[in-house]
Amino acid sequence: MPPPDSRSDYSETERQIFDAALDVFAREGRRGARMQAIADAADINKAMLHYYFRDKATLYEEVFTYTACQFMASFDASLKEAPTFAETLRVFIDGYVDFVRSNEACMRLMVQENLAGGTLLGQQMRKATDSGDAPPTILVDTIADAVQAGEIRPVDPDHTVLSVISTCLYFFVAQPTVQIMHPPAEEDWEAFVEARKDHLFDLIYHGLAPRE
Amino acid sequence: MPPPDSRSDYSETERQIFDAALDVFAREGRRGARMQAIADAADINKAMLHYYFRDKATLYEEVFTYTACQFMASFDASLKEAPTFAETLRVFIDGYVDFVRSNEACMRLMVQENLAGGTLLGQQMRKATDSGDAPPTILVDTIADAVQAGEIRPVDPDHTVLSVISTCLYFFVAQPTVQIMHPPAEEDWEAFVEARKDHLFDLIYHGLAPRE
DNA sequence: GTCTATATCTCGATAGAC
DNA sequence: GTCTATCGAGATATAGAC
Repeated sequence: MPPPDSRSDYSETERQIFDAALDVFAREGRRGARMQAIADAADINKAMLHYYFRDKATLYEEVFTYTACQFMASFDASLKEAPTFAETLRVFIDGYVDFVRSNEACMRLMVQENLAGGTLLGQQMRKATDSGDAPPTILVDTIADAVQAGEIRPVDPDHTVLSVISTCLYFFVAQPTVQIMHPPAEEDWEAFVEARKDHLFDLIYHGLAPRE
Repeated sequence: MPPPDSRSDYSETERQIFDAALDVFAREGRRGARMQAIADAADINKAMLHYYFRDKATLYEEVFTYTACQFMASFDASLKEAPTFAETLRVFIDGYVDFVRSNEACMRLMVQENLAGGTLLGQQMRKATDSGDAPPTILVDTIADAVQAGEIRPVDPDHTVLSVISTCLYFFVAQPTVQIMHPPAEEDWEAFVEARKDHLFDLIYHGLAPRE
């Protein structure tokens, strides 16, 4: 069954507002965001925001719930079974980087929530877990199995997953800094992202592969 | 010579305000932060904020300049020459993780600025570079030299540095999420940080070490 | 230097015409 | 459903007593 995607039964206008809100909240934070800025981004009157979504808190909650679900689903979506661990890793890195690229606003919002203390995170995780969406222990299990099978060195699965996520995600967070320090990333960001996939697989694969 | 540390000639009161402002801006963002919240955190009257620092924009700029300088200096501070590349890497990871831990508010503020678009980043970088503080190309050079000397595999230095930074830094950004998904990190964060240093060195060292 | 009171403005939210 | 006008809370900033 499809996840309870809050956007699925949205009208065109609601979707415009939703996307604009996601974008503005992601940049300015839940408190920093202005309703006027959201209205402008949605190319709509400010009063309409309150017509479709009661108030700012409701709008934020709607947007954050969607974001949290996207993130919960992203792991399963990126992890496809493959004959070897190397292939599984390669596919996951490609898939996860693509997910973040296609959902930059979601990613930023998630980071914002973490920076602000993450009070909504726990309750959202619990709600999603209760309704069947398991937290992404699946990637951890994959690593643990590979260790067990001797396919990779005996590493800590939790830390390893965290390292993979960090490297796939953080350069999007710090995009402005990256582009200042590394001109090629400024000139052609897409190419930089593709190059980064190759680098990450190379680095992590060799970091995990057994040594005889 | 010491860097132009804006805090060096601060009075006790100014320092209280400065630290409180750094903290609040780091959590709520430049726009989301309230002057009242800063005053409360500094345990001081709201009017004092305007007496010592003209207005919110000035206060933010002061705080951000300091943060940017800290970050520029952190690389040189963490990178100590050691006999082997392995030792250099180990010392850098330990030093950089410790830097971030001791400057969590700075780190959060830096991330906030990036999320918001990073408009201040460029001009701040340029200002610091002009006044002699070179950008942290030093770590990149170290990696490039190690590749040249055959001490490590032929990796892209820029991407490698970005990967090291990501893994040392992101788990602090996502601390609330990490603590939800990984209970031990919740129970004893300090121990988790120490364990992470070991993991990161292990993973990255093996990721870079040559294979015969 | 410190604090209270207040002016000024921004922003979220609503009323009411169309 | 859409828009204009506006109210009222809350935030920045200042005036002025002490």
